Amino acid sequence: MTKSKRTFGDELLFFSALADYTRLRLLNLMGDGEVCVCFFVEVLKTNQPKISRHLAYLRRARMVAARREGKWMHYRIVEPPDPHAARIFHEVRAWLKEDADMRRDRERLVKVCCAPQPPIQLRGAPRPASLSPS
Amino acid sequence: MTKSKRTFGDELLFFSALADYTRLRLLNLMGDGEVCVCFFVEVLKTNQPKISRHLAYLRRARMVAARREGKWMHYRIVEPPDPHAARIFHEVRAWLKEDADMRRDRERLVKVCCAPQPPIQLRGAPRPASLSPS
DNA sequence: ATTTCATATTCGCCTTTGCGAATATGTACA
DNA sequence: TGTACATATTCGCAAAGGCGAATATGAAAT
Repeated sequence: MTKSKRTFGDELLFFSALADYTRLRLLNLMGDGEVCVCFFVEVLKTNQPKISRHLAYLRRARMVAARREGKWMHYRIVEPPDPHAARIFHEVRAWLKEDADMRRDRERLVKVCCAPQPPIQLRGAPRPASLSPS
Repeated sequence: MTKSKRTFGDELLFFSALADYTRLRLLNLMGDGEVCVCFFVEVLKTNQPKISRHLAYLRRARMVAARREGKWMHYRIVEPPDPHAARIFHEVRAWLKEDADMRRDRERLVKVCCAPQPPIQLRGAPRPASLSPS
């Protein structure tokens, strides 16, 4: 996104945020509730700074918000205030839900969280909200 | 948009195409039917190669199609085949319709087309479909 | 206080993208 | 044929964006 009319700056930031595969994967994983950064790293099998940078981008675009819990950070999706943006955002997330690769990511999230022996890096990490015992 | 999984390549191209102010303005002007390139140049008050480059980008993203009429080229919006993309696309265009700057662009298009003495560059240029005498 | 662990930011490097300027293509008409 | 006009493409540059590596921050525990 280069410089552009002030009026549409937010909208351009919105679309730019959606124009990256890693960020779409992150949004997809947050689809059912907030998720801890450490799970993103585990599921996307990539390095942690990369995840953090993309989360920062999504935060700038006001698509996600963060909550701290001790040393852990949880990220969750935030509804855009603009009704048009909100409808588009919903549709994008519905699109993600249907994609095969995205579904695999969500399955990997469940598997990683609920495994009897989670990876060493994740012992004691707070579970995503959607997978917590209710 | 950098390189990314083949599967979501089209989707990323789709969002990237929307992440530019000039391209949104072009889509907006095509909202009511096909428009000749020369009118884009006139309404957006910018140089012609810039318009052509952005139209090429939109064509690559399969958001618009072109039709030749003599030396003139008309561009029109094309519905994305994917239903999710189609719904998002509709919503984006509805968004544009409400924006004040975008509305001004459309008014300028009408004014330029229907002026009793159109700018010299536009004498004899084919009118946009939506403004043709029916 | 120091260490440890989770996360965030910074730093080069490289690729992509947008731009104006120049040039190429393609059509119509003399 | 050649000329004129509309549009498309190419070129070189500057800015933006993504990456891995290194480093910084911030909370908890010893």
